[in-house]
Amino acid sequence: MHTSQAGRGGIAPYHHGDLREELLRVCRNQLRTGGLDAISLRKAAQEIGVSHAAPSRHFRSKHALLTAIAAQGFAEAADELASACRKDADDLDAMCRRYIAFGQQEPELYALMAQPKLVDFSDPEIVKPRAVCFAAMMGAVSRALGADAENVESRTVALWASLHGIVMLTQSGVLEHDHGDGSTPLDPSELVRHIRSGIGRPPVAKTGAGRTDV
Amino acid sequence: MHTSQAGRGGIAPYHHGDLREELLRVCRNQLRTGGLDAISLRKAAQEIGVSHAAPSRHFRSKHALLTAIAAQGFAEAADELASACRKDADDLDAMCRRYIAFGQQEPELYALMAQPKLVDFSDPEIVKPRAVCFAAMMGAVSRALGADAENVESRTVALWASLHGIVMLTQSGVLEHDHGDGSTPLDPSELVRHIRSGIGRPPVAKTGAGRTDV
DNA sequence: CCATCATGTTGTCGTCATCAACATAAGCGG
DNA sequence: CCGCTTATGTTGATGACGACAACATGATGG
Repeated sequence: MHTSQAGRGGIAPYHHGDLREELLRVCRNQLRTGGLDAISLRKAAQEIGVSHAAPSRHFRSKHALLTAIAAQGFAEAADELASACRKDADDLDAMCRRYIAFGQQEPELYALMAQPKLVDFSDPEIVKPRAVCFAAMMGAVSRALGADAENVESRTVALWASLHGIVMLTQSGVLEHDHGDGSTPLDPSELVRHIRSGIGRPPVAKTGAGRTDV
Repeated sequence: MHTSQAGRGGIAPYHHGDLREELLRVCRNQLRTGGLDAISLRKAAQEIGVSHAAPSRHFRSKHALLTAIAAQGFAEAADELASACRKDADDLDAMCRRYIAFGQQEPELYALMAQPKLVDFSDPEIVKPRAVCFAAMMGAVSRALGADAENVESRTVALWASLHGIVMLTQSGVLEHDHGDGSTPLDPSELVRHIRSGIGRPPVAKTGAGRTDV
């Protein structure tokens, strides 16, 4: 019956092959296409071809599965930022662009990764890549500020919060609507410029007009 | 026709009195105490003492009820910001503090207000107070920057995004954990200072060291 | 006084996550 | 080769939920 499923590339340990990974794959697809509400353990099981209770052997609860998906996301984000860090070692802007791009390329995943109620942030699989992300950002901020920088950590958190807000606000459709005297739709990179000018500028520098990079 | 739509006006129309408002009250309490998952039309109906299907007469769906709750939240936020605007007409910092305080005093409500999937942002009851909020923030930014300010709108959006990010990050517990070399827990107001120094600083001013207010 | 419509009730349906009891198969030590 | 243990999967049931349909009730207004 389920011997046909053994055709997958992996080691195929037991009945299905690797139901855990298959579940992650299918449910992440559900998340991508239909949003959080579209994630259903039963539907995933049906789609894979196992019984509705099979997933419980690999994820104690839906919460655990969401945590695992979020962990994937954090791992990928860490790779992205580390990669941006390697390519443009001195360009904080590149880092910011990467972060925002990551948030926008899979909005539902990013939103999940920000919900403490749905995800267990104390899970080591989340803590680790998360720390990598923060370290990458802090490194970029540190380099942008120079060696004698102060408040690097709090400035990094401030930048992080700002980028996070931009991604979330973009998802809300706020940036595409008019606000009172609204005119042209706003570009995230313009927002980054404003924020960067407050956070990623060396404490002592040629800040002649206060908006050097506008 | 009837004085039905005057139900908002509170004339106690039919059987219950004003089931609509009662539902809003009870469900908002559910939100406050137990989070989004705790909002249940059935439980609310039971608590109020009506049948499980009664709410459907006042809210076409759960989505509609969440939208109404979010609308309440936006209305209150608009009041808060407008009030802060009146008291400290020139203090952008006061506005920022108010915004963050609002987000923190009822975190679950604030989170709901930021979820496009759960709330219909095109509802007039949301559009109106939202515009008031943005106008208040833009006014504060404009005054802080001075008359000859440029990019006031985009700077306001950037500030908004940053504040939003701070609130959300705080909820995630990020600010209470260590990040790598973590030391003392971070204070939101410190983050605001960093951000303000980039957004709410006059283009031409006494920016001697780039971090005048640190 | 009666028709109408807003409101509330009862019953039902389909979906979901979770749990318990049972079944199967793989590995492992005799 | 045999029996034990454990990992994995199945079946069935439970309770909660949102949504819907059919029906009941009561206020309103002509």
